[in-house]
Amino acid sequence: MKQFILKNNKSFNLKDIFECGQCFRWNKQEDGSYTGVIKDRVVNVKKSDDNFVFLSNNDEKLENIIREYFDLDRNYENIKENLSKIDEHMKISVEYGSGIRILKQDIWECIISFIISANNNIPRIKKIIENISKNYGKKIEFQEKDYYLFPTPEELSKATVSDLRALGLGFRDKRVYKTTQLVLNKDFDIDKLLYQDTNSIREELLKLDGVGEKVADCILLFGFNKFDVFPVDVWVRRVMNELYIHDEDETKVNKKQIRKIAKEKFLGIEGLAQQYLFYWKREQ
DNA sequence: CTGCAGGCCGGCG
DNA sequence: CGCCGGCCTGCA
Repeated sequence: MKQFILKNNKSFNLKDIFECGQCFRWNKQEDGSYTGVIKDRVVNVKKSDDNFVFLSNNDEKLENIIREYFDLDRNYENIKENLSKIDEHMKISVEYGSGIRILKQDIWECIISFIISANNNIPRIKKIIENISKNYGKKIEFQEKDYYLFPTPEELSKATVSDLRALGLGFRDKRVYKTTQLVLNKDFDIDKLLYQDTNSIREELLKLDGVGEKVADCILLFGFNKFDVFPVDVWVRRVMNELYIHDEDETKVNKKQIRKIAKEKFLGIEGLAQQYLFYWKREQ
């Protein structure tokens, strides 16, 4: 079996990448490696001495796919250095999450996953997405285990609203159903958005049922790899208030104001800054 | 038993 | 516009 090996890289750490909150389907194995799905294949990545070894059920173009998915052609050293110069807070959080990389995830999967994330907790989000994949996605065998691809819009369109409810989506069932229909019918055309600017894509995403500003920004960051967004959830609001705003009632801080401050402060790569701050604060 | 978790929607002022 | 109540579900 062919494998792709990534040589020692200071800005690449499995825990930081998979547990900073950007993805839901990478699971830690007993040997410390992580297994997940990229496009139409299962991939396992394991740290071995100073290297990272990638294995897959499908070797074709493996390196290219890994390179794109893990954002390997971006110079994180340089970015981190610049962010660290901004202030002591950024310096600390960048050091803490120094192995983070922004994954380039499938946009369709991102849309559905973050609709599901609304007013939800991570274990349950993961469980729901796993249920959806098991019931509607294609099965792939890898290392003597069964894995499931995230279903295509066509595959997921087989699920009725009550089917979705039975998988544990709760009130998000209709949102996922409606969005699936729109994508399937090309009333929402992902391909047409690919080369548009952040604000145009954002405007389109906000038309989807279940996509508000926070979810839209997550899709922009983790699906479109647009770094000029700043997803504001309760954790980000909390940390931004503590560090920069100092309002006595954190819940009263305006989210639009937070995004504005981030845009001014974080050099147009506020999406990455958000990940460092979020991960650092979450793990306190 | 309440509270709450990586928000969003809809109604209202 | 901005604000606010309600919301599936599972776990503390």
